[in-house]
Amino acid sequence: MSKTTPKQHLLKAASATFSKYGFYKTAMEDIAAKAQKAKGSLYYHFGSKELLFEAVVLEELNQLKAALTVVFADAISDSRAILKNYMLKRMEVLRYAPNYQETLRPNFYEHYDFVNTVKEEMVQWEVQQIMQLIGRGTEEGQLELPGDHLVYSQVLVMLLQGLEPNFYLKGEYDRLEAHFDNLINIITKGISK
Amino acid sequence: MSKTTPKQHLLKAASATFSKYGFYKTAMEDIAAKAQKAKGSLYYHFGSKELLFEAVVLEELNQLKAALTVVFADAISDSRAILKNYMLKRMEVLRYAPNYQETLRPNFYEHYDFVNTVKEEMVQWEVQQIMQLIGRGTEEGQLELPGDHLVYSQVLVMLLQGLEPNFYLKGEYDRLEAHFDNLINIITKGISK
Amino acid sequence: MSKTTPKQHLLKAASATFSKYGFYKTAMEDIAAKAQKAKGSLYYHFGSKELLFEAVVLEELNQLKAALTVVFADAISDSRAILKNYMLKRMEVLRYAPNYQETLRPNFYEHYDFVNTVKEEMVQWEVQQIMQLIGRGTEEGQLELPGDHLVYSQVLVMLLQGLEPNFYLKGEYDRLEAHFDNLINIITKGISK
Amino acid sequence: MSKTTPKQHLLKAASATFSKYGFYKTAMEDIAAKAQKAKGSLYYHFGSKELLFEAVVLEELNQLKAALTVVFADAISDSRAILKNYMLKRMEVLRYAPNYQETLRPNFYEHYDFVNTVKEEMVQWEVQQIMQLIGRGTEEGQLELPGDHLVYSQVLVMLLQGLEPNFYLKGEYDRLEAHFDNLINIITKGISK
DNA sequence: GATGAATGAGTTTTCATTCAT
DNA sequence: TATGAATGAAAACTCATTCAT
Repeated sequence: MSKTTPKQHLLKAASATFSKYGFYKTAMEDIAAKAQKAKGSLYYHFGSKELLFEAVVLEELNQLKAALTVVFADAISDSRAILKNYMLKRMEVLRYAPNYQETLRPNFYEHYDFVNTVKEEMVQWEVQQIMQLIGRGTEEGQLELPGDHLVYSQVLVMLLQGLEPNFYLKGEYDRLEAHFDNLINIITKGISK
Repeated sequence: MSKTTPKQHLLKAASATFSKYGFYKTAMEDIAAKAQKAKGSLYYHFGSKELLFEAVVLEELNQLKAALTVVFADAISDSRAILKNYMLKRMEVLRYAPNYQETLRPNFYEHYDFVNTVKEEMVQWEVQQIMQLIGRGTEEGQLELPGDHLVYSQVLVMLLQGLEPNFYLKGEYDRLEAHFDNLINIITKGISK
Repeated sequence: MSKTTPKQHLLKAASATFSKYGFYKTAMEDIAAKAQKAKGSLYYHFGSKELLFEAVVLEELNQLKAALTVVFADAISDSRAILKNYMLKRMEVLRYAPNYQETLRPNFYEHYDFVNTVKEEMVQWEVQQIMQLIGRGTEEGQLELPGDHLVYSQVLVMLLQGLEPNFYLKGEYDRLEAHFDNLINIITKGISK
Repeated sequence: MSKTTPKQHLLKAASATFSKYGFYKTAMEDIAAKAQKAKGSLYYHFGSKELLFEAVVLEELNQLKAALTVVFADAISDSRAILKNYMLKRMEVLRYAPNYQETLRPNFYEHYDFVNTVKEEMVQWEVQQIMQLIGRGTEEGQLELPGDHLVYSQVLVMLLQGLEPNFYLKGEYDRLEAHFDNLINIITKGISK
């Protein structure tokens, strides 16, 4: 069952094309060609290029959130381990959610409320999760942070966000993945007791 | 003396406009208007939108390199302090070199050799400088790195690159700047002995 | 039935306009105006000015070939008469196929393979037909050629090609047409027995 | 002595460039580059693109006229031989006067009086020479023309004009030259007694 | 649901020409 | 004489969007 609906089919093509060329360089025409459909269909189902992009991003976002929720819900591992798992999982999931990244760029659609909404929601959600984690870790004496927990959490998310462009460049991911665990150790060591 | 040449005048207008709207959303028309010149002048001096953008990026790059060279040449401070200075200086300079950032995005100009050339040259230069620094610091017993120095240097540059988009968002820089020193401590602590 | 398709409608307008002003002096705007359509439609259907011109030329070419095929298939007339008919028909048809002519100019689109392909195909086809005709005429003792049949055929086609620019100048055709039959006699007399 | 003046230098560059790309595809910029001078110099010396082209054509024309004058002044050879010499010489000279050809194309600068003037002057001059020649030849009983001498002369010039584009295509000249004498025989045989 | 056709505003680019120096 | 700089009008081309069928 669950044959992919026409809408899903278009969404998939849109995601692939946007992630390859970025929002501006992608023409509706390109997406239609990829989906082997007419341009009109895109407008029938999504209304506009922006709304189509939103749909693509939202889709990725939900998958990311679902995956991270599992990590944070971990009741067994200690804070440091969870933090590590979070970083690894984030990298892994976002590898296949490149469009969300695009919304995080400066200058990207400064005026579109959608982006600001999405951005704030997701980033703040991640930051909240990490703050809670750090809070717990500090109480339990596993971690020690000299500065403001909120700012630290924010910058940690930024660090991870920032790593992605480089990580996902062709070839780079595979080469760096091997060292990633090691690097996380360095970063977490900085906040360990 | 040294009145700014017409070309420099245009370059300045281009830099400001590109950095405000990004490459794609900037029209040659916009730049010309900003410079109070005719569009044709831009083509007379730079040949095409791409080449103009290249010129803008190259300009920024040279300034960045010059500033960082001074930092790395520091013969007095110890490795950890230089590393810290490097990070701070990089953030500071790039705040006014936003166009170079644009070239570092995935998907940006995948096919333009210029970008790849520029990217590689600058990144590799930074990586080299850091490796030397770490090498010295390790010999002198100030630093201790568990993994490969090359990979570590590469990832450090990536981390810094990645921070920028978020740092330079309106308002964010000023808010985060205060905590930056503190954060660098965390990061460098991770590799200190 | 068989209402002209939109594409055919545009093609007609393009043909008329190109033939009036030539390739370079014709603006897409002009063609669109002639067709009472928007410029965009031309790009929708043909992709570029060049491709549109190609389509125009190909159209004319097919008509020319069809008309000449009938002449060469003539099983009744003798070689000399067919040769004469060919020359007359060619002039007559090409009077309404002026765009193909443009491709035959030296320097025209030196680099476009399309033109070279088209040129060679058509010219070689004509040359072949004439060679066969001459071959038959010689065997049957109607014609006598001192030199190489191939070269003669090639030059004959060139002669005819060369006549056209002058023939189709405003007014010239009508004035010279009356004498054309007479002139063909002179030319064919040169190879008659 | 007679160092080439700057003006001659520019004229040479213009001639070469026009003949390579044709009038429309040649930019003043191209000519200036070829001459290693600034665009402004062209305007200083010639005033406009059109006037520059005129100068180029006039130059060629004078050389052609001079060469043909010698041929027609031949008091020894008979009419047929002179006609043959004329054809051969015309081909030979025009091989290096390709720009004049451009003015003979339909659609070329329909509105420029210069072209019409030039065209008429030269063509009529040639036609006149040939008419006189044919007149003489007919009186002396060497030639026999069924039709109007004027029209015949005009068409003969056209034939020769028409041959050139093909003759001067790369390679074609050398291949066809060998047979040219033979072909002239065919053509002149058509009007011989 | 789907699409072929059409559109028009916007964008890059070209280039003959002008002119101060 | 010569030229670097500037210009602006015109041209090719792009593309999100609309709509009748």
